[in-house]
Amino acid sequence: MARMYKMARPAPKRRKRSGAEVREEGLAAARRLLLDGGPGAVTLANVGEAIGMSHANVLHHFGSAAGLQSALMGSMIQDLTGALDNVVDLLKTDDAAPRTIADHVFDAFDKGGAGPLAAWIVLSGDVGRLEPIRDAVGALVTAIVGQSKDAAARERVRAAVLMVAVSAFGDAVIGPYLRDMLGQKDDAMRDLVTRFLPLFLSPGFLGLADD
Amino acid sequence: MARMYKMARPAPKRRKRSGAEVREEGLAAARRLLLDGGPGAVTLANVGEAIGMSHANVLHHFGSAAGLQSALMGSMIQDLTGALDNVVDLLKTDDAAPRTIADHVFDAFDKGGAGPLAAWIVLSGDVGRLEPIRDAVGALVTAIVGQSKDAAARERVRAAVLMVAVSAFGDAVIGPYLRDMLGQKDDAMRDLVTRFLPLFLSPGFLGLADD
DNA sequence: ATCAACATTAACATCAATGTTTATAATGCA
DNA sequence: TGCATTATAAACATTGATGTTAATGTTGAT
Repeated sequence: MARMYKMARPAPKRRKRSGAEVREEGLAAARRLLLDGGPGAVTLANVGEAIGMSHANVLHHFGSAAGLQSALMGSMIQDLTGALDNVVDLLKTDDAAPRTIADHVFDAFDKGGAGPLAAWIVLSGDVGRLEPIRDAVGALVTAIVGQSKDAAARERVRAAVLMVAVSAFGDAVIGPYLRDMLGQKDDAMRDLVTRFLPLFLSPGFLGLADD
Repeated sequence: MARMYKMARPAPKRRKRSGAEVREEGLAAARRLLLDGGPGAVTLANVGEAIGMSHANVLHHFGSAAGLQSALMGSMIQDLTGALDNVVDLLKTDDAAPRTIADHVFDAFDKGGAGPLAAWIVLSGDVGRLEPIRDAVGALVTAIVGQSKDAAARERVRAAVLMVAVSAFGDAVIGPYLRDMLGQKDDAMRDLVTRFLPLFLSPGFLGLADD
């Protein structure tokens, strides 16, 4: 059967954005949708409505719905690894205070909803997306301990990075609720991590002999 | 128009389960589906196929798709609070070793995928579901410190519970990936928490004066 | 100014998930 | 055994998300 298309339209005054602009605005809208309404809220139509265009156009710029989600994951991982790289820079210039280190890592998982976004990636089963984080945490370990130190020191630093990262992630996702239940301040976990970090400096902390 | 229904069938030998049985099997299947395939995999048809019945029948027993998801969340929260209550019992009888406490809380978030399930609840925005946990952690605090202790001791215990819970949750969700990236053992976080727990016993730990 | 490239949309098609209706099979109980 | 209850499934309807096609508007380069 023949399709019916509009033959004339009365000057819709639609504004035209570059592809890069649309992708940028679309990803920002998608991120907000995910954080506000959960994974199910990230649809082509919702993103389109949020940035004022048709769902077909969103589809045009992202290729597919999976492409949109993939781009969202990529953008979040990029932000997270970038934030961790900032910690590396911080440590390269001079010795940062434990609280400063904790704040930077916690902020990395807090800003832009990186924590919930990472949880979404894990739940989706698309854990291959997490690979770039491997390089970031590796760089973090190297920045702290360097290549010159002994094996026991490296091991302590790896354990410290694990503790800070797991704590920052957990705090970003369920921290607000648990802290409320326990009557704890917003930065309670940051405080605790700050107090624990110096312990990793002592050679005997993990029961490993120093060289 | 008149609908066409089968007039005769050749003895399908379908077995009949009780409503409670179906709900139990359905929830188990739904949980496995969520952990294996993410939130999108929890559908009436998938659950039905997993336990060998039609999607219409699953719908019949759970009322609606939302009812199925709600029941899944409830079942998970029940498991989690039950596990935390076990820790309370453990502490009531005699003083448990830090490692034992850590193991029980970490197991609570590990067993049955409680960690990812909790993350799913948070992502869904259905955080009201987490309320039963409030009572469980409250009971945990009371079991440790009792009503007789001073305010500073209570505060330290609340901070300790926050640390253990956040660590156990984060470890259950992204721990496997972070530990792999950092070459850490499976129980690395449990080890760390075990080492940190005794610190909360010292009166000056959080900078709070003892009574 | 013309034209090519591309951003944009309406209309349509498709598919998957949910929900409804109707009929049938199995079970428990009187 | 007979009957009410309930589990079960087929067929159908509906809705929402995704994807396709054809046409038009807008922009930048030559």
